[in-house]
Amino acid sequence: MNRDNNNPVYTISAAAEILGVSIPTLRMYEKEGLIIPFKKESNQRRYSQADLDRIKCIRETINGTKISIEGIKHLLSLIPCWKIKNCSNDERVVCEAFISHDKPCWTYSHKNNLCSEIPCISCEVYTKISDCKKVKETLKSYL
Amino acid sequence: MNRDNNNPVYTISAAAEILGVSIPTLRMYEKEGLIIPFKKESNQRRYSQADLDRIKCIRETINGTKISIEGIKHLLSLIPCWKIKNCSNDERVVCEAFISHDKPCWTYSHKNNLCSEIPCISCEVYTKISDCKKVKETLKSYL
DNA sequence: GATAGTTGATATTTATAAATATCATGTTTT
DNA sequence: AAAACATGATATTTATAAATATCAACTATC
Repeated sequence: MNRDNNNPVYTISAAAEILGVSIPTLRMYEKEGLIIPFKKESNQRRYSQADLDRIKCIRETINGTKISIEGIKHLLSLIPCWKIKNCSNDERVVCEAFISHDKPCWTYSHKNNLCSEIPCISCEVYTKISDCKKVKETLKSYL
Repeated sequence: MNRDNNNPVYTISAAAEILGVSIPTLRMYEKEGLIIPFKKESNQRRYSQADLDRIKCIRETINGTKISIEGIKHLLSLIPCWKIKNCSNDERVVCEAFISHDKPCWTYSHKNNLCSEIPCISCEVYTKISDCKKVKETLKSYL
């Protein structure tokens, strides 16, 4: 949305410093598919303010709400991406994100469907619903 | 559904024995709203085969899938009970189960709406969707 | 080209959820 | 009415998720 919010300006050490978290923790969240930081050509990560906000939310969910990372992944897998992106039925029935229920859609490699057009990092499904505690609101709007 | 499956015949010690679990664990699952065993007039619990199956599933989810109890509760809160029960809009907007997202609908006391007609223990919302990993299937059928 | 910071990977620590033990009191069964 | 089993509540143990430390190899910055 906001140009500045999505500007990938923070190195991993800067992000860790700001968030009060270790570097391996940030890498772990990424490995689990909870966050997609921007990557430079050299493969180095750069975090935006939106990324930091997202990570803050992840930490509150884990440490405050006591939903485990695996629980967060399952919750995020319920985001109805096929509705948001207006996915055809032919595409749905062969799409892992539609079929599975254990991790977010953006953790799958999207080949040969309308999701291959745009990288997940800038997809509204990823950017708009960052808080797993707000999935229900999204679902209601489509139910 | 099945008369025998829902027959509350097992005492808590029998259930614990069969499941290979301690008695306080069964009480904990109940306190968290994951299971509603039948209660006799004297307040003693009686478990049905359906209850045992449900608890087996809970244990697999916690110990196998690594979704925490809090995660399971959040997932079960996404069951679209208002759709299943055909709840009116007037009823929805004042219903905790519709508004909240942190625990299953059957953990709320349902006063003055169509859910007060029947106890949650025999409600299809509770009986039909016992596995939080199958919530997505249910959602799809209404989306 | 030297210093600082990055990468992924593995090993270790820590924090705590999940499970259990134990309690005094109440109910069921023979 | 005694024995067996239930109740809720609190205290404790255990299993492990989450976080961190550390590594050799690689990239950026001055």
